[in-house]
Amino acid sequence: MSGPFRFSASITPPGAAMSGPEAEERVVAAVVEAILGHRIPPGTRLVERELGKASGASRSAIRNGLLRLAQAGLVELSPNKGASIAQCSPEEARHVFEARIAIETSTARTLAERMTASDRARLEAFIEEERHAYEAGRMEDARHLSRRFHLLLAELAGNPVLTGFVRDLINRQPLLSWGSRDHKPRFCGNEAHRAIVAALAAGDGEKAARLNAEHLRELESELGAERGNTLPAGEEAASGAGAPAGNQ
Amino acid sequence: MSGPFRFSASITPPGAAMSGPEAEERVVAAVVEAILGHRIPPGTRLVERELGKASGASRSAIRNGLLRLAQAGLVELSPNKGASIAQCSPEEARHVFEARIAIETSTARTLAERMTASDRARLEAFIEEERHAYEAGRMEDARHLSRRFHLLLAELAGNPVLTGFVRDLINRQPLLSWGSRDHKPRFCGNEAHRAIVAALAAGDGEKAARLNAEHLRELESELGAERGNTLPAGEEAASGAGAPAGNQ
DNA sequence: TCTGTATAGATTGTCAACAATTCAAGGAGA
DNA sequence: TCTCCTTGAATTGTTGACAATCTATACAGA
Repeated sequence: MSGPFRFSASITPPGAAMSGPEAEERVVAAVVEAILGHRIPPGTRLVERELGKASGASRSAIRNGLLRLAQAGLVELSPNKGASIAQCSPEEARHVFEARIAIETSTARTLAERMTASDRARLEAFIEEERHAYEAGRMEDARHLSRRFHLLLAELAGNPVLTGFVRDLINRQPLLSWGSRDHKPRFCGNEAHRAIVAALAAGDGEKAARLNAEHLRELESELGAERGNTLPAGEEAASGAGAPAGNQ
Repeated sequence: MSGPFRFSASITPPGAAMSGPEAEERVVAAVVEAILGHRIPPGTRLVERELGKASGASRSAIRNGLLRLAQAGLVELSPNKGASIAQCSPEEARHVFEARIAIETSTARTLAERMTASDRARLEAFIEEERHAYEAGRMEDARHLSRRFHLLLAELAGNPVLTGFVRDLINRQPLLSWGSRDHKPRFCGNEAHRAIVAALAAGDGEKAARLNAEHLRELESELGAERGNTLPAGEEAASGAGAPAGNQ
């Protein structure tokens, strides 16, 4: 029942057997990319042998990579049973969103205080790029940029510890949307991001933080509402009660 | 010159060769305990062979344990050079404190809203235990409880994601205080904790969050002030040389 | 037909040996 | 005396084989 899917992306330039931390990094990156690209559903088993064939990495490198992924919350390791893509319960999804709001609220405030002209230029250029992707219908790119936007805010705030947390949380995001009806990932609208940048540019960290929190809550409630159709959720549905099944 | 210290705690009940995840867990716990107990200074090399002798764990288990510790920010891994206890620069220390404030502010607010009578009783009992430890001069216990208090707040708030972050940050805390003059770890006063609990019990999450943030900032400034006194000489001072006196 | 059991295959966990790299000491030469 | 090179020990990284565990299939019995 778990998953008819198999992870079998060919990543290696043929004949290249990478070694060491490089191979490990490659395995991690491949799995993360597949998750972000919404190509592996939660529950998919990650067999060491398959990963080895696909990536050309040694078994120990794969093992280390899986360990790192497990600590990032992206895969689950059960003893003697191996690794599989993590399955997020609706409750966990709520926790991830709450954590993002907590941390990004802080980074938004910090960034508003320290923002330089260069930061502002970079953010506005980023928003433009995001808009172009949307308008050109390049949804894959738009999704990527949309995630990258939140990470960029954290990076510019200048706290690597918080940035690391945000990265992990963002990477988990696609796993949450697999519960929705059409299995299509939700992503942020460009307008919301534009408003946040405007608030930051005006030095209003409080407003930027508030907008960002509302933005994330909306994203969560869309997810929750869709999930409400497929799951007989009792208590969890309370948060998404206001927005019935409006999807596209 | 880095470290004359060696990690050689005998942990094993003699003749017990643990296996599997249990051994790995034991290695991790042993290192974490040693850090929390302020028994290993940053920079101490962790040689796999030594860890194996001390813990009775196999080399692969040790390797996995070190990987986990590295991801928690407690040890640094350099390729082909092995593992050593992480050295936190003053800048990193600031980031850790900032991260704690960001996250604990959120958990304090959440907890104030959801707090039950049982939570309140537990917190007050905890504070009492902490006070007893202080008054009895059991400083080791007091330090332990003092850390545990902040973790307990996060746990009671009910978000495992944020709790995990807080745990990692708290575990890193002792590494920050090794730069201070007497190498003695700073720890929270019981009064500050009592005030936080009072605010939480009154349902005033805003106040609790503010008190907690001030509490942490005070801790940080004590650390920073002491570090400013001792660092100007020596090889490590390279990072602190940029800001001779006038930071803060 | 259904249930419980036995067996075979596949997968993970562990270990020991080997290869590669780093670090420190020692010595030759200017 | 100082610098640079060589050499050796110590440590980490990797590989392959073996043991332990789980999963699925086939089968006997009610």
